[in-house]
Amino acid sequence: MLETPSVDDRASIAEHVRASVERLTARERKAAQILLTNYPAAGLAPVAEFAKRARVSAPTVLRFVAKLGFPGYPDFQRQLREELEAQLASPLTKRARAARPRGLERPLIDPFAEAALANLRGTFRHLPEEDFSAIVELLCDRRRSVHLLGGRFTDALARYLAAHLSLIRPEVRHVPSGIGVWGDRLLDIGRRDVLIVFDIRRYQDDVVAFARNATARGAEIVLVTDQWLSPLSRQAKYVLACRVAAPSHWDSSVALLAVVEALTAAATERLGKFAKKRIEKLERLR
Amino acid sequence: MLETPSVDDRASIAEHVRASVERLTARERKAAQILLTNYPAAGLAPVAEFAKRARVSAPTVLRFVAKLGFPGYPDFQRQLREELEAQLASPLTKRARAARPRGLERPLIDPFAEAALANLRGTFRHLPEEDFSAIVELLCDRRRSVHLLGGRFTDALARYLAAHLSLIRPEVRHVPSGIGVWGDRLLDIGRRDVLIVFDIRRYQDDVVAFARNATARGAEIVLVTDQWLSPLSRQAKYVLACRVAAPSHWDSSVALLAVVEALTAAATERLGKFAKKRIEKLERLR
DNA sequence: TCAATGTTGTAATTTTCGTTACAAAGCCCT
DNA sequence: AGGGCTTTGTAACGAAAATTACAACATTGA
Repeated sequence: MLETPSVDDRASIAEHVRASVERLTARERKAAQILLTNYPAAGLAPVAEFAKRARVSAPTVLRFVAKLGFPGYPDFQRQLREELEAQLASPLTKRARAARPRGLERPLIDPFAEAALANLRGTFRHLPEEDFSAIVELLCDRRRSVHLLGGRFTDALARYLAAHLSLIRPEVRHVPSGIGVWGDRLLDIGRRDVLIVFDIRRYQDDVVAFARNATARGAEIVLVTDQWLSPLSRQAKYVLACRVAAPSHWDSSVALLAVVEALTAAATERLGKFAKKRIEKLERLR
Repeated sequence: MLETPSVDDRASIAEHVRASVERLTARERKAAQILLTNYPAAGLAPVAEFAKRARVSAPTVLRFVAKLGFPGYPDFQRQLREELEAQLASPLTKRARAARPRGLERPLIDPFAEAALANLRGTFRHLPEEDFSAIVELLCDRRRSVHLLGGRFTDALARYLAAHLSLIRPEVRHVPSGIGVWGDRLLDIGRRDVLIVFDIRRYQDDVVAFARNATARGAEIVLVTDQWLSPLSRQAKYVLACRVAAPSHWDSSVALLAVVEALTAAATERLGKFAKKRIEKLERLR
C-alpha cells in the first residue's frame, strides 16, 4: 500500500511500528501494542493466537501488518525471524539505544527509566543480606504483631506491604496516615511488636515521633529510608537504605517498592505451607 | 490457584536437544545442529524452510522434534516462543546466576532484583510515547477531574499517584477500594472526566465493573495493567502495559510504579509554574 | 553377497492457517 | 437525530503447512 519495507531495510520492525502508530486505527493499535510489549514472540505466533492475545479479530491483525507494508502475514513473520537472528549478535539494550539516535530519544521517559534502573542496581548492590534475612524472620514470627507506617507518599508502600503480609500471616496492621488517630494506635503497639516505617527525605516529623514512641514502648523498628538516612535510623534496629534520586521534582520510590516486594517474596517462601494454607482459606472466604 | 508463576523454570529446548543428540540419527543431527546454531529462529520457521536449511527433508525434521518429545511441530514452536518470551523477560537472571560464584549469591535477593530490572527494561523499551504524552495532557487538563482506582494490591499505586497529583493540580480523587461507597463515587464521575485504573492479573471484577460504568457515564479510561492486559483494555482509551513477572508467588509492581512516577514527573514538568506555585501554597498551609 | 533392519525422501492426505468478501456496528458530521 | 463513512468482526474460501503412508536406499552382520 505505502512503501514496502525492502530487504535491505535495517530498521527493526519495532521502530517501524512505532513510526506507523498514527496511521493505525484503534484496534490496530492494540495489536501494535501487544506486539511491542511481547516483542517479537507475539508476532511469531499464528494470526489467530496473536489476535486473541490482543483481544482483536484476526482480520484486524492482518490489516495491521498490511499497513506496515507487508504483502502477507508470512512475510511479516519471516522478517521478524531474520531480525531475531541478526539481533543475537549484539545485546538488546545496546541495540535499542543505537537504533534511537539523538533527537529520537523519548525526552521524559528514557531519562526516568535510566534513573530507576540505576536506583535499583545501586540499592540491591549494597543491600545487607544479614539484615534482610533478620527482617524476614521478624515478619514471619507470628507471635509478634506487625505494624506499618508511612509518610505522605510512602504511605502507599506501607499499604502495599500490609496488603501482602496480611495474606500470609495474621496480626498485620497498617497505621493510617493523617494525625489524630495515632494516639490510639500507639496503645496497640506492644512490647516486642514490629513497626515497619517508611521515611524518605523531608523526613516527616509526625512519622518520626510516632516511631520513637513505639520504640519507647518496646517495639522493634524496621526502617526503610533513602540513602541519606532518616533521623529514625538511630532508633531503628534494622535499616534498609534505598536510592531515590530521579530527574524530576520528586524522588523515586521504585527501589523501595522493589525491596518491599523482595521482603514479601522471601517471607512468603519462608512461611511456606502456613502461608499457602492461609491464602487458600482467604480465597475461599471471598 | 497457588502455583508460583516462575520466570523460567523449564529447561530450555536447546539443552534438551544437546542431551538428546546421541539418540538421534545422522540426518536428525543435522537438523539439531542447524537449530542450535540459529537458535531459536530456525525452529520458528515452517518445517519446509527449516528442512531446506538443514539440507534434509521435512519428515526428518518432524521425526527430530518427535524424538524431543513433542506431539507435533506446532507444539514445538509454541514452546520455543514461550521460551523466547521468558528469556526476554529476564535475560539477566541466568547470567547473574552464572556470574556470581556459588555461595556468594544472595538467594532471595538477587533473583528478585534481576527480575525487577528486566521488568523495568521490558516495560520502558516499548512504552508508547504518543499514548504517554496524551495521558500527561489529560492529567494536566484542569477542566477534567481525575479519579484513581486500584485493585487489592494496586490500590496503593492509585493512592501514590493521587498523593502526587493532588499536589500539582486540583480535582484529584482517589476511589477507595472496598465495595459499598462505589455507588456514590460513580455519581461524582462526570462526562469527560478521567479515570485512571490499575488492574493486573487476576483482574478484579469489581474494579472492572466500576470502570465500565464510568465509561458509560462518559469518562475516559487510562488503564495501567500487565502485559497480558486486563479485560478493561477494550474500554480504555489509553493502555500502559507493564511487565510484572517475578520469581515469587506474587507479581511485581515495580514497573507499574516506575510508569506512574514517570507520568508524575512529566505532568509536573508540563504544568511548570502552575504546579510550582500550587506546591508552594500547600507548603505554606502546613 | 544377501538379507534384515534401520534410515531417508517422495508423494498423497488432512488439517490448519491465512486470506477475503461481506455485513454489522460504530463514529462523525451535518 | 439521521445519513454517509470508517472501522470491525463473522464466516466462507483457498492456499499452504503439517502429517502420514510407503517405497527406495543405505547399513550392518552373517
